[in-house]
Amino acid sequence: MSKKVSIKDIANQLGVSITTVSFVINGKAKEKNISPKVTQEVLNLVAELGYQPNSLAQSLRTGKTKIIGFLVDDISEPFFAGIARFIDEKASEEGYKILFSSTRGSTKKAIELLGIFKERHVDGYVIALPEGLEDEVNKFIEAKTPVVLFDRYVKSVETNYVIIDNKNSMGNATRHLIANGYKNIGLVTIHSAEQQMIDRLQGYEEAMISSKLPLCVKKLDYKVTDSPVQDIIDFLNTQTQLDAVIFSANYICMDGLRAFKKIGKRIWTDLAIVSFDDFELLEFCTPPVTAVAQPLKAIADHIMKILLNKLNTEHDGGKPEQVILPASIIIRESSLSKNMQSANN
Amino acid sequence: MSKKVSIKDIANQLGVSITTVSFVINGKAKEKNISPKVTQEVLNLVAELGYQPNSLAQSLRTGKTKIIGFLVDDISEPFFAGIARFIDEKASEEGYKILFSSTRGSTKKAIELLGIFKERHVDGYVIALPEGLEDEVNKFIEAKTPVVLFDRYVKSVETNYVIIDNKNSMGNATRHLIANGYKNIGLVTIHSAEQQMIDRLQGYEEAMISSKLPLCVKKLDYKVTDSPVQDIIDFLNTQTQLDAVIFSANYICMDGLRAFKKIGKRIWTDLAIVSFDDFELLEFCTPPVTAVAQPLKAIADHIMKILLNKLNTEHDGGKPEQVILPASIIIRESSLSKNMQSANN
DNA sequence: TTGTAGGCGTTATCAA
DNA sequence: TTGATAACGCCTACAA
Repeated sequence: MSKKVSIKDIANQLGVSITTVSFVINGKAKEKNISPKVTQEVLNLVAELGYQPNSLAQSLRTGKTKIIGFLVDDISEPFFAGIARFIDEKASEEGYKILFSSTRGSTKKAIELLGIFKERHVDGYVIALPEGLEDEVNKFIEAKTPVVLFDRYVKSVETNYVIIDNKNSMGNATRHLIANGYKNIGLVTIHSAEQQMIDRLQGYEEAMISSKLPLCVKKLDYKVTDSPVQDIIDFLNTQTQLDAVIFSANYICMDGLRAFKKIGKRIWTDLAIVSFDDFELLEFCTPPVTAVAQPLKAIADHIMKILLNKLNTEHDGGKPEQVILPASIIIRESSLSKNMQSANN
Repeated sequence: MSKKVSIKDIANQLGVSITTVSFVINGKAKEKNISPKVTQEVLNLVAELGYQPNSLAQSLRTGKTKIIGFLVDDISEPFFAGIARFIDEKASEEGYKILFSSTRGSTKKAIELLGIFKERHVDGYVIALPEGLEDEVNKFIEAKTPVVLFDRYVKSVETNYVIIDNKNSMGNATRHLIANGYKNIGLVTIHSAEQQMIDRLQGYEEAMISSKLPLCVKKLDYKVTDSPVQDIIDFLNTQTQLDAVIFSANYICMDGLRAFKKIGKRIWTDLAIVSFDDFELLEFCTPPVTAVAQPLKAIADHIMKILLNKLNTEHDGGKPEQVILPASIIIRESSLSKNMQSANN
């Protein structure tokens, strides 16, 4: 029987009207010219009774739920989990809460979830766009629903997004290896139409070409193969001229490391490595692995800044805000200068 | 202009009353003796118009939101993120969604969040209980609000929980080392009143004592020290007699591995290791590290089974359900038999 | 077999 | 400076 205090109770006990109480509670006392005395009385009783407005009723009335829908492939992936954490932090500061769900790579499920979120009247969306969801997202845009995409984006969708500069970051990673004396640098990536993967590939290619170095790309197909590790092994065994290899995403790098382990290849000693995406275990490899690190907090902060902005502007919110953040490269020992090797031996 | 179809529209267009429509929609057509003809008409129009009941109004009316509050220290920790994923999967199947937030180790924040969840009328809670929240949780229990605790629990709180058998699991880990010929086994843990840490410690102690082996425990204090790595190094440098060490939680193990790296200690070759909690990087260490693995999916499944059960039973739901799951030990090379070492050299 | 109407707790318009 | 009162969209006794 604790939380039954309603605005009506307050009004009755004070002998004033519901309206008055409502105004006071919503900080419109001044604006609506409520007498300071009544205002104070209301405030006191509210505090005393521990009254809290029923958010359900509020939502029904206003159409706002103060809930943000967070949609990703899999909340348990460290990258998404990290973003989730920071998003939640920022959102909480502004009184928003996060409702999440994982699409588990299924477009159908993603569409379904979008529908569920909509049905629950979330105020805005934060989405790592799966392939094939462009149309759905476009509907939101037309409906002026605040949406911020991250991680992935599609050129054809004119909306807000926060991504990293994939092309340049990959270029930097490649140039870092080149600067350290590597000349036969391979790239292991996936066969994908995702824009960010295309950009990464391009970053590698341009960096190599402008240094007049030979390209050597392996495109895995995670949908077809069920042995990516073996595919990588085959690639490494074929391309024996390689002196360095870049893995273009964290899961690819993990399989790459598994491949290394399986064929007894030693990191750096046999083949230099750079990972696109930093993750915990890279620090613990022997030797530790150099990585392009996405700035989780910065990404999350920008997402929320844009979203809150859209959420707070009554009208359509103007043109899309698109943020491209730089990624840093964390240099560890797996990409040390080639010279050090001979020195070492 | 898309989602404005309300129950009233349906009723009007069909020339029937709202009640009739409501009954049909809620599957009470039979029960309420609505004519098959009308029922069918309603169903058809609902489908045609794509009518979806406004969940806000439903919630206001029924007091149920079909939302579960998920409260943990930090959603980005792999263990919690993993649980989150599985919880979400199960919840979604039953039409529930998950609202999450991180307490970031602050009791104050945790209490605050519990209040926010309550205010938003979540139907039930899944909580990794931070220290000092016993009273709050007891309030829920008194209020008959469905709550399921996991990971941590407090003996004094009589409620539902799902944990692993910490004592036995740690005992197994210890006995595994003993069986492999180790005699001087150290335990690095934290100074904590958390029941699960106490249980783990006890598991170690009992296993050692019953084999008549000497205890050697280091209790770190993560709240006081800001150099746990150094503390571990000091411990290892002092206790030179050790031939194996167990780290009693994932973050401790990580710092342990950092310590190893820093003082150039080699895993297994110099000192056998077992980690309580399995996590990605252990597989990639050189050599890979043996670990006690918590069954994420099983934990999540049990949590949801209990919660859904409580959620669906109108009355108070009967006595607390407490599940203690076994954890498995994943044997990798870091704890290989001692004999192999001499053989190896 | 179907309809009327009250109420869930707010917000906001319009009178007073 | 304040108070009735009509929505918001749904559920559900109780009538008819």
